[in-house]
Amino acid sequence: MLERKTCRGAESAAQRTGFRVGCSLKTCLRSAADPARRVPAGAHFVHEGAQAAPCYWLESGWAVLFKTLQDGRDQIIDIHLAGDLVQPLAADGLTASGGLQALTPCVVSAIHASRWERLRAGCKPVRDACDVQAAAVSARRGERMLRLGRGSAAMRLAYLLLELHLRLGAGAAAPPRAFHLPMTQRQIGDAAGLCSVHVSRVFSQFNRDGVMTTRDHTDVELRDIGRLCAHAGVEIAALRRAIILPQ
Amino acid sequence: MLERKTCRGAESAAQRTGFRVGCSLKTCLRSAADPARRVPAGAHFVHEGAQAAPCYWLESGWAVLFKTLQDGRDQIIDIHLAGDLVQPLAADGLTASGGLQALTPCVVSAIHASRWERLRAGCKPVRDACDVQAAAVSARRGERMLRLGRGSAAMRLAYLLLELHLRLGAGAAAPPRAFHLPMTQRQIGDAAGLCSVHVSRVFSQFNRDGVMTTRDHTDVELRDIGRLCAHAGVEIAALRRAIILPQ
DNA sequence: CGTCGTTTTGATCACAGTCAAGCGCGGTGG
DNA sequence: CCACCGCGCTTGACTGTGATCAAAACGACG
Repeated sequence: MLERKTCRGAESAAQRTGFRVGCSLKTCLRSAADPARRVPAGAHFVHEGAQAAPCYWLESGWAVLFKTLQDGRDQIIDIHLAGDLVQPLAADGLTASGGLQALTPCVVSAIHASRWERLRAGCKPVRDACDVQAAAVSARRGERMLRLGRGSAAMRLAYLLLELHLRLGAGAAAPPRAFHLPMTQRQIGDAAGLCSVHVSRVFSQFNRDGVMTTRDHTDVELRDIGRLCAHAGVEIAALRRAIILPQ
Repeated sequence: MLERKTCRGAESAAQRTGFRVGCSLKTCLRSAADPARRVPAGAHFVHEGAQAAPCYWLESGWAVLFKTLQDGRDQIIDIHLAGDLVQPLAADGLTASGGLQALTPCVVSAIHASRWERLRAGCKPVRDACDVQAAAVSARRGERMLRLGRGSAAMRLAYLLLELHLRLGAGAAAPPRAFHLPMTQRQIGDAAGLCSVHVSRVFSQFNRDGVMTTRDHTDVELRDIGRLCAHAGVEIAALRRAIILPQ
């Protein structure tokens, strides 16, 4: 059938380009979304409490969803990678419950309410793809919440590295042991609930122990996944099933 | 129209019974769900990592979604009240990313995959109701994450009290300043990322300061909402908009 | 009446935050 | 070309919040 054909085409395109959105979702999104917007690294493109769209499609780049305390300190709620759908709306259905900031140059498309509704109304595969992404978001935020509430600094950081390791390898056969981490230690601290000084200390310790190495402050290599898992309190196969989309 | 009529009926029923699921959702759920199951207080009715349904409808009672660290310590990810839809599935679409435990006797109905799909496929109001609940879940977990990562013990606990205060008053004109809190201090600590000893200390301090009073260890009265908000770092009207369903 | 779980309180300790100083690097302007 | 500046990282010293350990009071329940 025609739809089936579109589906296959999109699937292989997704694999080539590293998108993790399944099946025909990518082509559907392209037709439903506003024209893609190019966002420079560091730019805030959605503001906490301000009006926002129900869904943003992050075509390429890294972005963070974060919230700010009254005294100005930030907490990164989630890190979003290329291909992710970001749904920032609060319960009022109008305003964003957090801000969105680009970590790298990004290509972002907003999907407004009526189109977002129609997109999912029409097509079960799209609805399923959205559901499974929402489940992944919820599961990984839960893992991070567990460690924010109960984990040590080393556990929080080891988990962060492992989560990104797995997510970056989502499409591939094996996740990349070395990758570019486009965050300052201050931002890493904002994600892990730590001050930047302590991030530096724990990373130094990881380096000394041969668990990881950092180069140029933004490239990390995980040298001992096993010990990293021990620090993170993670069984890696189980974590993969929990937070990585099937296939 | 007939559907409109059903809708209105369900709406007033929802208001009478304190359900916060909008419009015709309740009647739709009753037809889609498995027979309601009665769960005693303290029982674990979904287990982390085990197979689970995509959605549980908590008809009455309180339940928590929690995750456990390898050393056995728990973190409560979310507290669910009567009328909530709980979606515990991880990204694999099969297993639960956390356990579900009843805090009070509960009435729970599982909604299995095919029915959950059909329920939303057919009816836009239902889809909208699910969306807005999902947004509320996401927003309040974000608020809690912010405070787990960045807040003091007093901030975490003050926020927890305020969140429940607002959620319990969702349907009513004014939220209840006094309510029954069916959790031990250990469980409160599990929600706030604190040990039970420290929960006791902070609550004692709140009592001495006249911010709140506790009776029988499970009834709380918020005596000074303003100072509680100051502790929590919250502007209460904004928080209400962010985490409480409209109307 | 004894047992178990919960709360309270005190004493001590450790992890992580804060403050501060120094270093390396890249960009900018004299 | 070099000097300067700003930003991010590193390291040290000190501090404080909250965890841990321990003991006692209390209440629910068999």
